[in-house]
Amino acid sequence: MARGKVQMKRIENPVHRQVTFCKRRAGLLKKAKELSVLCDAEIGVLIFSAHGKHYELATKGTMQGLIDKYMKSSPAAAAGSGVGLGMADAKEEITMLKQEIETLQKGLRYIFGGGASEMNLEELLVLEKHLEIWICQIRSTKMEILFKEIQLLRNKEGILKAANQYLLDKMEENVEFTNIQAVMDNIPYPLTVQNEIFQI
Amino acid sequence: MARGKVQMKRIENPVHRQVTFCKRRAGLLKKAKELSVLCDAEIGVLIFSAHGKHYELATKGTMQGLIDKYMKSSPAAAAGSGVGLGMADAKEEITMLKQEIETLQKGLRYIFGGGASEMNLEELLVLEKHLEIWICQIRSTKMEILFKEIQLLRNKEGILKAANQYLLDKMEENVEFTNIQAVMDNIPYPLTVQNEIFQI
DNA sequence: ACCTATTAATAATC
DNA sequence: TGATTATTAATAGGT
Repeated sequence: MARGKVQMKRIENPVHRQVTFCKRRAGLLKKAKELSVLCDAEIGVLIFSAHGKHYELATKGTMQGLIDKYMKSSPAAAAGSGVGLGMADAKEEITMLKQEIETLQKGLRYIFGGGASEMNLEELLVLEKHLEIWICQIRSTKMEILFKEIQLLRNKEGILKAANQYLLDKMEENVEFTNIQAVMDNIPYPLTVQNEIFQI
Repeated sequence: MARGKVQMKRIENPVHRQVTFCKRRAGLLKKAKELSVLCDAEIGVLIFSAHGKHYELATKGTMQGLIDKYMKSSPAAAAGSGVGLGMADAKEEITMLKQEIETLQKGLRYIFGGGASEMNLEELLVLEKHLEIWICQIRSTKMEILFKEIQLLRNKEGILKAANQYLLDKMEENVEFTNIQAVMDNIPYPLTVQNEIFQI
């Protein structure tokens, strides 16, 4: 809102970014306070800078109070209440999932930014590993699909083989009365399938 | 900010108050998102209306994650207040995180031209190829980083070598007048670098 | 919900 | 950082 529009994407110049962070952070907190006062609302704002510094604002009471309120009112859905993972396992899983999310998010940013600029060597290694895992999953899915296809074809093959055998037997029974070739010529359906399972 | 200043106090007219609440709430959340994107910050906003309705925004990750972060970084906070995640909460968080991962993956799929929910063999092949390309890019970025590092070191090496050669020449020129060892003893800077490129 | 006249926020600059 | 200012963005009041 000043001397030129601003693109809604990460400001690359670190100095500009820092300055903007300070200004807009102040602006955001001010707006939050105003909304709280004008409309009698209770508002909490948590800000973590990219470098880990954190800022907060809680109107009416403490951040803790707000968080408590949030905990109680927000996610009411009961997770599958059955027995399951132990607490430690659950926490571990949460950590892992969060890591995965972080990686995916970074990956998206990487794509959009075309971005070596954003990721360091360590992060690239992690992302690479994730992608490799993903590819493995894709390949296994592919294999599954192919196996299903093969299974289907095998079933067809079995059925056709049996049918053909049955027909052959019939012909042999009748061989005294008629010429096999003549019978074959009169069969209205093809006895062979695509991959030539059955050969006369 | 419009048609007249506004006093910084509770709006008494309930209709006006409600309207302003809606508008400014939207504005606040927008500002929060912008700050997050522009400055690469992680931001959470909790809003409780006077009537107990609640709204929230968490950029990057979940509100839970933010709260966890807050708990860790805020010294006095964590222990009390029964906010420590219970088992149910943990499970719920896992569910949410998994959902988020799903969303991110869908986003990636979308990027790669898919968009379909169930992927068929063809789509899987395409995605696989894309991922392979992505991995290649990552690897090339990795190499680039390493290469830059190497280049930097080589430059250093070159400069130091040249400097040393120059000094050596100087010493040879002066060998008639003075003792080399004496010169060496008086050099105010180290002639060797970390990897011992130059040895006397 | 949509429309503007206004005010408020802020990007660029020093 | 801290001011200044030209602009853009948000929005109060009205329909």
